[in-house]
Amino acid sequence: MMGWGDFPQQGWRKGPWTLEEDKLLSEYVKLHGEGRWSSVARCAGLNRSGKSCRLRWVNYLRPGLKRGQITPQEEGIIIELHALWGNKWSTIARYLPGRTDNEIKNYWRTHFMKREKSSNQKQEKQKAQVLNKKLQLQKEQEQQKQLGVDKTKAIDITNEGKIHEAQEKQEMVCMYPTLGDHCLPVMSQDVASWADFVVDDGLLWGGLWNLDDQVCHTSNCSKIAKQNQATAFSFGGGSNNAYSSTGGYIF
DNA sequence: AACCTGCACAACCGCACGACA
DNA sequence: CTGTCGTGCGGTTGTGCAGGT
Repeated sequence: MMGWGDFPQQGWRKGPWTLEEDKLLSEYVKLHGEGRWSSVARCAGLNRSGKSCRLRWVNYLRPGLKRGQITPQEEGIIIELHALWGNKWSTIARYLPGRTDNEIKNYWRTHFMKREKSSNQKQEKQKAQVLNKKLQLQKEQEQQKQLGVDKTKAIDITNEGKIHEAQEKQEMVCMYPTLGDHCLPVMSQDVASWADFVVDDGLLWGGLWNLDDQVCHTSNCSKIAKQNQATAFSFGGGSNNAYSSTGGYIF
């Protein structure tokens, strides 16, 4: 497929856009509107592929784009919507006026992938610890068996109970109930830090969702909202809850 | 001062999909 | 029905900068 007015013999310019190119593109779009990107490239006198022109316009030149840091509110929205839709960045971007899918995608990668990674590392560490304990205990048991000591049984049972308890504690929990299929598995010990993170940053239920008056009535939304309400964490800023009385999210 | 590292952002690439001839 | 074109999307890579060593 060729698309985008790409002529293979043509060497489209790549790399960062110059001010001059931006100006040409902006003026062209102002005059002729968005769309027909392949002809934009030709008609505006830009040696850029249509695809590149569209991207530049959508992500950088389009009026009304917010620049600068993602606010905690926006972060909360991103988390929630990512829980709903996964990596549907363009869909998520629709609920964040002035933000582009690219921006959100980048933000998620740098902020949350990192978090997930470190959390996974923790898990591995803890798993290894439990395994070590178990192995150590097995060794001890074998030694005791070899010595033919029966009286240690009671102690073993106690120890096994402890191990079992420890294992249960190590059981994976979904650190964020709304994540559904995308839930990030963490150890229970991590929940506290996660909660800290959520509360400290004023995420989720604090002052969110005050965007367009669109209501999400999907059963999924309601279900997730209920899950969130039932969550053990106590989030602050309940007055601004996004879950509306009509049983849907106000977006 | 030089180097390294991590972060934020911009841009590119490949693929999928819908419209249309 | 099929092929082409235009478009959008998600993943990935490149780059510049700031902060740390």
